[in-house]
Amino acid sequence: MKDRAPVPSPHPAQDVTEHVGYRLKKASAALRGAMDKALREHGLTVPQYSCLELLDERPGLSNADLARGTFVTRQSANVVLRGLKEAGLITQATSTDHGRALPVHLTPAGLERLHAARGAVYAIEERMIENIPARRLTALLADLDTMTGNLEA
Amino acid sequence: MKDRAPVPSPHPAQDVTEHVGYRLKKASAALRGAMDKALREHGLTVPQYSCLELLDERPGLSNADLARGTFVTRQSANVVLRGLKEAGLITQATSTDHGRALPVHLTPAGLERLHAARGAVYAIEERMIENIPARRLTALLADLDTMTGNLEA
DNA sequence: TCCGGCATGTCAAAATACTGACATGAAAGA
DNA sequence: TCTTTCATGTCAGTATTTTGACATGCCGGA
Repeated sequence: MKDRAPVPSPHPAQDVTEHVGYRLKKASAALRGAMDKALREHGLTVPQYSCLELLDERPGLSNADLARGTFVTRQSANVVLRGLKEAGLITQATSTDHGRALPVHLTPAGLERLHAARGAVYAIEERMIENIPARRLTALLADLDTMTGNLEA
Repeated sequence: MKDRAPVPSPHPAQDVTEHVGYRLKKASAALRGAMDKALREHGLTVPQYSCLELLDERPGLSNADLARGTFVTRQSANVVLRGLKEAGLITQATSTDHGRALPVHLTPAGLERLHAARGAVYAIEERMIENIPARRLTALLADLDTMTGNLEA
C-alpha cells in the first residue's frame, strides 16, 4: 500500500515535535520573536539590524554580500538597504571603478543606532544560553555548523 | 562575502558570525531551503507540510493550534489551511457544539500526499545529522530546548 | 446572575520575501 | 581576440506573513 518504513534514525522520533528540524525551527522562531520585540524599541527590524551588524564587522560589503549574510535573496536585501538608506543609517556608492558590486558603509548615525540596539540583542543571546555550560555551547556551535554543511553539500 | 577564518573560540565572539544566534539562523535557513526544494516536487510548501505532519500526529487540531505548532500567526495558518482545503488535503468542521475552535482533519488524499513527501523530508534530516554522534545529538536537542525555554520565560 | 479576562476565527491592510527575468561588468578559456 | 560563464544590481509580479482590529464563545470570580 504505502511505505510504512520505520525511520532508522539515531533517535526514536515517533513524534514530529521531537525531530531535530522541529526543535531547530522552534528555537530559531523564539530567538527571532525576542529580537523582533527588542529591536522594535530601537526602530529596527531583524534584517535591518543584521545588515548593520555585518557592515560594522566588515565595511564595504555589497548588496549581494549582505543578502548571503542575512540568508535572504538579493532582492529582499535590496529592499532592506533602501530602508536603511532612507533612514540615513547607511550610504552606498553609486558607482565603482572596478566590478559591479556597490560597497555599502555605515553612517555615524547608523553606527550609533547599532550601538544602541546591540545591547538589547546581546542581552537576549546571553539569556538564551545562560545556563548552558561552555563546553556544551562549543559543541552546539560545531554541530550547528556541521548540520549546515551537510545540507549545503 | 569572503570567508573569515573561523577561530573556534566560543566565549569572546568578537565576530558576529560566531554568535549562537547567527549559527542558529544559518542552520535553520539551510534546513528550510533544503525542505523547500524537496517539497516543491510534491506540490507542498514547508508550512503546508508542517500542518499535515502535525495533523497526522494529532488529528482534530484547530487553526490556532496549528499556528502555534508551526510558529506563525493565526492569520498565516488560516491562509495555509485554506490552500490545503482547496487542494482537498484536509477538511475542517464548519461548526462545533462546544467552544469556537474548528477541528481539522486529514483527508485520505492528504494522508497520501504526506506519506509521499515525508520520505524526502526525513532523508534531509538524516543527511543533516548523519555524522553527528548520538550523544551529541541528544545534548543538542536538550540545549535547543533550553534556549527556547530561556527566551519564553 | 453578571461581568471581565481570554482564546478563537476572521477581515482588511501593510510589510516582507520570493520567483522570474533582464542587462551589465568581469574573469577565464579557446 | 572572441566567447562563454558567472556574479551583480534591478525591475516587475506574485506569494507569504505580519500587524491591527473586531465579533464570538467559554470560564472564572464578584
